[in-house]
Amino acid sequence: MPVTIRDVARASGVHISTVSRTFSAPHLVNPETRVRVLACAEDLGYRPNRAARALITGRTHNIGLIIADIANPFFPPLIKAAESQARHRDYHVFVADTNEDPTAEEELVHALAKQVDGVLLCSPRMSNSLIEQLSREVPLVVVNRQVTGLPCVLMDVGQGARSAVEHLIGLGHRHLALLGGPRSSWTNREMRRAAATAARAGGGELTVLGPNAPTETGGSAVAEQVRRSGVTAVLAYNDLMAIGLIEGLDALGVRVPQEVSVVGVDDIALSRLTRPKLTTVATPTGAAGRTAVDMLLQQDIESPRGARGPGAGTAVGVRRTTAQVMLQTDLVIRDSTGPGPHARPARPLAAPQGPDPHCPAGPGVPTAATGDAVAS
Amino acid sequence: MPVTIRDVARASGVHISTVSRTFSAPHLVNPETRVRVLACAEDLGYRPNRAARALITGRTHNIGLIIADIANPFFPPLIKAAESQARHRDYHVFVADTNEDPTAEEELVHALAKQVDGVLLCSPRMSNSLIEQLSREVPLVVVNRQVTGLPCVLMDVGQGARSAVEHLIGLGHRHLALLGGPRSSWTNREMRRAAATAARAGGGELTVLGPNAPTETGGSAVAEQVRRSGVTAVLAYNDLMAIGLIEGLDALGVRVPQEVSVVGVDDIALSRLTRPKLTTVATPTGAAGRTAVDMLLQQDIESPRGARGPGAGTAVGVRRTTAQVMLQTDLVIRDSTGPGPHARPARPLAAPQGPDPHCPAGPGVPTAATGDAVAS
DNA sequence: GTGATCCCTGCAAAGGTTTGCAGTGAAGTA
DNA sequence: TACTTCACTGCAAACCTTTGCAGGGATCAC
Repeated sequence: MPVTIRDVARASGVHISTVSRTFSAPHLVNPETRVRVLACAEDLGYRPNRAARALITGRTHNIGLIIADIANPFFPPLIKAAESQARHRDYHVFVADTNEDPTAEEELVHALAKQVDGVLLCSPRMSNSLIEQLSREVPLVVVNRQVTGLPCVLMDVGQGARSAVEHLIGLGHRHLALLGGPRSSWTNREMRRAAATAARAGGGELTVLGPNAPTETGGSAVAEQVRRSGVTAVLAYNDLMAIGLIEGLDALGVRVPQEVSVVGVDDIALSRLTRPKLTTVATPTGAAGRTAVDMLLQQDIESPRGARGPGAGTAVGVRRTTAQVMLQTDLVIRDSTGPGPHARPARPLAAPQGPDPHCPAGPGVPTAATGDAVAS
Repeated sequence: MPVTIRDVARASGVHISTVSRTFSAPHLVNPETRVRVLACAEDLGYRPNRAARALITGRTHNIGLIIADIANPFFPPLIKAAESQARHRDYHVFVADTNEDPTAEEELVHALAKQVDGVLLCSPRMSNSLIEQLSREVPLVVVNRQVTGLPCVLMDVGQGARSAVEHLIGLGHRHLALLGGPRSSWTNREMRRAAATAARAGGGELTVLGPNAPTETGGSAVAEQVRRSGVTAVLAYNDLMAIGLIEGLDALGVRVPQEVSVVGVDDIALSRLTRPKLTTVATPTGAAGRTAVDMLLQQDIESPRGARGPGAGTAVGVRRTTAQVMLQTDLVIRDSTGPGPHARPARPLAAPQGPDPHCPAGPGVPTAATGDAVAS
């Protein structure tokens, strides 16, 4: 029933190869013939069969998107941007959700490998070595994780954590806590390192609480612990946890920001809607999605997969494009942070950045694209 | 470079057809042979090429998911459920975002048609007739829209709107407003009809405001209009709009729920986190995703697409499974609704359902699966 | 011993497309 | 006129897998 290239060929009185060329190499066919073929194709409602095309070209024009948890509001903007970018380049995207499960991640890469030209691994939870190994099976771009020798799109959460801690210390807080996220998260490690350094530099002290589930529940679960710890300011792994924590503290009668200041990370849409509105480190998720797709496609285009040209199969894995892109983050100060016990009473507090109206100056602009990988 | 069935055949000393059967019809091959083949396949890291398989079987084992707006928190749980359900049945899912654009919807159905065994249309914005037409090209299941002759998964927002209105009237509100959503939304029409009927039955009066964009901004934009209209209770098209409205009213100095009560629809995660916590009509999005995938696959399985068996190509479109499933909704009463001007002072207010702890009794249970379609 | 039955395996066509190669005819050149 | 060049088109192989059909043994019954 489905109309094939053959039907179009018959209808327009040419050979199938001419029809094929009409679509894939139009300059090789006589303009008159071309319009006739196109007319017939239109008439019959012909659409090229991508599976058949993939079989011979070795390129599916699909990419895979592996996501830790679609329900986490951090991801949808990334998915949306990636999908849109891919579509502009005539690619479709498979989306798969791993439920934060490393095993599922691995299986999905395998399952998708033959069906896509490349895979975007977003906030992966599996080990670096496994990622490297999988990258031999299918081109990979990693988001939110630094893997030696692989193209990565990173967000500068280190800088973000630093800004947040400086902001808190500037407000007069000395005893800070970091609410850790998943153990295997690269972001988590970066934040921890940067926050600790910044706290020390500012004469403060940083307690690390966690690891925790990166969810609202994960946040509210540690409220009691936060209260007992006596800290006056908390930097959470992400907004969801920050919001959960605020809820939890509220239930315990601890007021935010009067008694405890809370900073999140991500600037999800939600963070503008809670009360108090959340002070948070904005991450350029849309830009990350677009950049990752671009890097993947660029990598791909250089070497069609089922390459059968001269020299195919000789040099095996030399194609690696190992650029890494670091995207800027941006502290957005709202209402969940306030003066701490060491605040200097009179002067207006020095905030690293302007208040609420989210600073429009380019978040999401790549700051560095280093040529080669750095050990994580 | 990629290892094919041929490599496995060579390695294990059998014909390729035996290897093929080892995977697709294991009972037809000698157990000894089978283990040998499987061992070789494992060794070589063989994975069947789904494109090639699709070419001959006519089934891609992929499905498409077309979504109005991934960034709308209503959808991610649906996507997540659908993807998970599909994967359990060895299907992968393409996700595409249309940005609420009907034209994009149509294009995406076309683009995906050859690459999937069926498409889930979630909250489509295009016309019913176009949907029917597209369904001749590829099996379709429609979510949140009733289309004659097509399998549909609906959520009983009519019932939900009724409960909400009854709740508000029970609280003593008489002058109600409905914040409409997108014009082309089926849900919107259903809500409007049911809310109007319920308001009249309860001796109230319903003003319709809209259509509006189904977003937070869409909600906050009508705050002024709501205030001027003098209503004391509002039912919004969805939670996002309800939250936006509350923000907007707050900015105007109108307190919720003291001066105006607000009810949303969807029960997105966010609605539990705002202040005041949102009273809302919970829709079973996860169940909808799962059900839709099941219906699609069931429809599919009955008739492999490129069927070449006896009688193929004779009866053309008879396969239609036109079941429609209606899923229950559930009013969740939280803090954004309160007594209205006509409230009877003393007695505890009669609420249709228990308060906050979301009633666990089966939301998402299909209530009716009618055999044939009903005109929308 | 003959024939039938059964299990397993191999053969080859088919699915829709791309692409290197060769062929055709016309136009251009000497 | 004869030869080259050029633009266009057709031919057929190839991509990887599935599957109807038939062949080859072995087993079994008579």
